[in-house]
Amino acid sequence: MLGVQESLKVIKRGCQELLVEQEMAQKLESGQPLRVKAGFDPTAPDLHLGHTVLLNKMRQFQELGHHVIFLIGDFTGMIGDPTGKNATRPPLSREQIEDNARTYRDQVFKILDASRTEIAFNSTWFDPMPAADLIRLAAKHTVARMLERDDFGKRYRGNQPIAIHEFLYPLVQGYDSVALRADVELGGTDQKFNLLVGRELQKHYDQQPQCVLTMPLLEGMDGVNKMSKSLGNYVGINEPPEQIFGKLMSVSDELMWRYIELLSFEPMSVVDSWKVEVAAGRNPRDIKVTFAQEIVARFHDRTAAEKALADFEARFKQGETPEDMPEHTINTIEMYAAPPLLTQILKHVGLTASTSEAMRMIEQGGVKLNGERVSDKGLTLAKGEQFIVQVGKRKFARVKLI
RNA sequence: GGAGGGGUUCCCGAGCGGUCAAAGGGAGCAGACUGUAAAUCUGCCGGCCAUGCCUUCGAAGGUUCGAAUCCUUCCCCCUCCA
Repeated sequence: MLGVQESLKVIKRGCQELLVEQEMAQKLESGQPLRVKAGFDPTAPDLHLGHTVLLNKMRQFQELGHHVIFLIGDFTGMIGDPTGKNATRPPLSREQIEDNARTYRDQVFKILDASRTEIAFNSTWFDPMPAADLIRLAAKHTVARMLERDDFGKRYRGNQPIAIHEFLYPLVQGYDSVALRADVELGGTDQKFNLLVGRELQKHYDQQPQCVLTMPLLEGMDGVNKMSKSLGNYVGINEPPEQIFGKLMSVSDELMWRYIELLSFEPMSVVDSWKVEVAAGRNPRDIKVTFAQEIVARFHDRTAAEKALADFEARFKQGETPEDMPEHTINTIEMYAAPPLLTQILKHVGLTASTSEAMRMIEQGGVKLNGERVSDKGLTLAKGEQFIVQVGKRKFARVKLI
């Protein structure tokens, strides 16, 4: 095991804030494996790289010999996170929760060491909790403290409604730390308040307060908004290798460093030397390739990473067509009255959203038929033909007309 | 309860009777270039059986040769006063 100082260094990598560092050092000094908790929403088990920032940190704790608890907030999920937007959320059934938990496991253990991870559900202690106990729990915190939370404070001052149950959310989450006797809790920066409530509650229950480690929210590929599925700027960990590789290559040279800091397992000393090399004139592309391969290998394997690179080079440097592409067989007679236009085919197989778009693509020189650029917008195709169509550099389809 | 301001194409945001499929920006897409699906530059950015036709400016009606623009009713947001 590493010494306390070295451990601290690993723990602090990429983190936003560590409260309180002194206490953390003391806990590490005890030599006991720490109980490290992180809570997850039971509703959205489709993980992207943004989520893995936290998971990576958990893994680092495991590597340092600590005990990691992956807490699924199935009870909390019934309350709905107090974002002020949607006060209610449809409650999940037991079955759905089990289902989601299974999906989580499949994905999470690509990063975490399964043998050293405890999966917990907070319904375990909240379902049987009598109302009286919940009220006692609520008695341990004051409204004034709650209003310290930025968004509660703002809403209160701005005369925006705050439902009582929203106040319970931080309490419930905080109590999880009591129930689990957590030594450390990890979360995104947006969770800071909730994590701190955990500290307070633990004191009330005569426990050592947990240390709080917040991680930044990873920006999406646009480099501006945080990574999220709804914004479409995400890299999903279940995506195919070429997809992950390509998306990471499309990250700007600037943003690349941020990704590396938060997502790569390379030690910082190596990363620092990369920075020196690039400053001295090395092509940032090389670094990006190395990094993208590391990530692909993590969620698939080394071979897939090699192949993704080879594919990428062939496609974008040599302009080759890939081996695998969607295939479509179209019954010309049933579908069209006259011999179909290429534009109609493009729309039909989904390479363009509309025939209008297909026409524009042809005008701009973005369409290839069997590798030849198409310039005729009115090009028709006859029954019996087989061909490969391409739109842009990335979209292909093999089509057969019968 | 009172007084105002507003809802425009994926997002922000102009337009305020015809020349509006609607300025500008962002996002996205294509092309060029390159060091890459970076950066930069150029173009595109409602739909269709496509030199024309159809649908769109919160909703429904109305005025008009003609409406995103004017009128009526309705729905929804925001600000201020009480």
